[in-house]
Amino acid sequence: MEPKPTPPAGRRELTKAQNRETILAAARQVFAQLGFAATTVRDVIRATPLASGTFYNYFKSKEEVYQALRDEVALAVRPRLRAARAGAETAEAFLAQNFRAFFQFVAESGSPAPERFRMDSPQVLAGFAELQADIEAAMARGVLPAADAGALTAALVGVAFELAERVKAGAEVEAMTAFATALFMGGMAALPKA
Amino acid sequence: MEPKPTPPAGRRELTKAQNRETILAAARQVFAQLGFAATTVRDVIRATPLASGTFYNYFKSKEEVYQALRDEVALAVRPRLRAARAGAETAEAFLAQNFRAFFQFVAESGSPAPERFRMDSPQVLAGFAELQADIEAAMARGVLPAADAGALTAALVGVAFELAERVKAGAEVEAMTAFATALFMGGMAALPKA
Amino acid sequence: MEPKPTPPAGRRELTKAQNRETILAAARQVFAQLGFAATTVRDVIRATPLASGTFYNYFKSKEEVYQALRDEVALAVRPRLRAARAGAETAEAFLAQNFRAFFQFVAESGSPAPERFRMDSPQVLAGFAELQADIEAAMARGVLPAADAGALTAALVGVAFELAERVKAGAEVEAMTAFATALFMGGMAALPKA
Amino acid sequence: MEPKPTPPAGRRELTKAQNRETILAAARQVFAQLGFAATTVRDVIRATPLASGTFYNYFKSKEEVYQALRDEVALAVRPRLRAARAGAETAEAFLAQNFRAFFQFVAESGSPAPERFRMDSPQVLAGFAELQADIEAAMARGVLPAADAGALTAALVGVAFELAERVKAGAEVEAMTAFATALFMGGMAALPKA
DNA sequence: TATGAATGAGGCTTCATTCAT
DNA sequence: AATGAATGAAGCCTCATTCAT
Repeated sequence: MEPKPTPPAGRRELTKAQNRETILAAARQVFAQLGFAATTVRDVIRATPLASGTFYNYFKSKEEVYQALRDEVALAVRPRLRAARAGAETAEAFLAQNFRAFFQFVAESGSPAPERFRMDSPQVLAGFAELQADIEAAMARGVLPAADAGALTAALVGVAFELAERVKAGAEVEAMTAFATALFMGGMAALPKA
Repeated sequence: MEPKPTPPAGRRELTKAQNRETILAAARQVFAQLGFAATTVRDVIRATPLASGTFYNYFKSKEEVYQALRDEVALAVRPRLRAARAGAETAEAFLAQNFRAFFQFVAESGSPAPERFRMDSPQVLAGFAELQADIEAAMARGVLPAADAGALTAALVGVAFELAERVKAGAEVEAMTAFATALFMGGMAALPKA
Repeated sequence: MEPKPTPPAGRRELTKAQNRETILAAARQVFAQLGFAATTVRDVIRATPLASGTFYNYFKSKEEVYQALRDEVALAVRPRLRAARAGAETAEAFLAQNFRAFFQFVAESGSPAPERFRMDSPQVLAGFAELQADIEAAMARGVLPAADAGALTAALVGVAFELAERVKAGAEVEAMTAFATALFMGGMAALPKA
Repeated sequence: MEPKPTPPAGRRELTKAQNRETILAAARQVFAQLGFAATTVRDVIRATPLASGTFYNYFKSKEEVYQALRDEVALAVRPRLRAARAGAETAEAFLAQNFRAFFQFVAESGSPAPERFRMDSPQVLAGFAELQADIEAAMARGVLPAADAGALTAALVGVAFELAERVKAGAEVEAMTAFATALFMGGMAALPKA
């Protein structure tokens, strides 16, 4: 309350809208490094040229930035995945296009892993539900064999996320796409020879 | 854990080892409920008949108990997984026994993964390396087809963790074991019919 | 205070003096409601169509508006009290006119004392000094009996402020004036019968 | 969270119960100087040899210390005033004993004025209600003349508090007692000659 | 001048850890 | 050893004030 003076100000280079991006970028980085729980708002601010108060002009709390990040990601991937699935007429195409789109996204998004995102944001959950619905539709059309759609979705997601780590670590998008697709098409026996 | 009032006169004081166990048990419970960051040492102590200072006679820090807990988990699973793989003479047995052991462990342990397992504890990383080594050995023996062993390990882990979630949510261990095994043996086409 | 939407085109921009008044009016309201410490500059500005920076074109600080407000009050009462005393030829008139003027002011002003008047503003202190001087003069003229003028001033002020609370709470100005005057004229025995 | 080391500790001279008193004493001082609103918990702590966290071992907030202080005062004065009134058989005795007890209390309590206490603590309000009840009883017994008891209480309180300021500033307890008693007994005419 | 985002001191509070007993 | 009060760094956030536009 009532701070006495206020020393000469400093930086004021960034535009308003840019600051939001600055904060999001810093948050992306820090969350990736420390995880959600260990990250403090201060950590985020420190990774920024901004003052602590500025954070609160854009986000009410750590939760809110995190939310924003997750939704940003989900918002960015979902249309791509949707588009990838759209034209798929065969199981192989369905799989390959999904995996490729996801791995490409990951490869583009920069290595500092957006942290194995917790799967509970509304946007993310919606994304999964969407995938599962598409899988069910594909099963109904006969494009995919009938099976436990929930488990299959989970398996796809699990493989996608784990292999994405390898992509981030430098693996080729096409190699991982081929690997994952082959696995789901024909099991281990069908995998590309090492 | 222990009753608050002083135990009946004839009873021996808690031994040191018992106190350590008391703290670990409380920590297991509290960390599972709140996650690492949200848990305070006071929360752990409160779940105990001990005083706050006593905590530090047994653990150097909050990190240390958490560490101990994670390693305890890894320590508990690894032998089971190792045993599961040991006798496997066929690929199918190798997979099924691994998955079954893991899902059973998860089903028994209640909530083994408070915040979706951090994969960075030394013990956990060692567990992965061990799995990958076993896979490579199996490939060499011809039990598993030759392929990118790292990617295969990743895929196995991804599927195992995602389906484990379904087990926690009530799915049958055998059903998930069959599902995962079939997936890796023959791909989607081989999955049990829905 | 002023409507948020831009005023009709034909209307002249608010003049500087009007802005000052706008701010003072808003401050009067907000300080009265929340007290000094609980009031934020933003609260004051929010009660205004102006922007936060504009505040500082008119006042150097939050203190300054508050000061201005207190002095405004003192400035408003003092002439009325002075006038009230001016013509008093008898002790009774002196007292009654002072009390009446003060109680009337309080009754009109709504909540003149947000947090029970801090007695330390220069204007307020000057007001007291002036009252005491007048009392001393009146004693010298024989209008008031010779006594400890400082203590008498204090007693008058104490009674005036406490009864003012009752006026704010709905008591009649005349009743309180009569009560206070009678008390100082003849003590408890002279008070109006209940 | 998780401060890394913790530099060598320091002071640890005071006993537990003493610390509460230490804080209350500091609070008494600081509130008197700055008033309730302007005082921060930090101000109180700084007026103490204790660490910031220690404050919260004793009080949950600024409000709580303030409460404690007010109640402490009210608790200390009320019995004395009650005792003062108890034996009063005449109006003059009733007044003189009340005023004397109050002024003595103020004189003893040390100069750093416990700030013109806001009259809204439960204890303080109860004290007023008690006084008013005694006044009403005295009126009923004929010890005090029948009049507006609420207004009379207010007037007594106003005079008591204002003259208490003079006592704090060095005036004699007996002189102020005589002044106030005379005022209420016979009005200005009855006041001791200057 | 008016605007409103940026700034950062400083308020409040928690909690890992120490240490006198 | 066990205890639990004390410690103080550090988290969170507000808000008076400045300054580029």
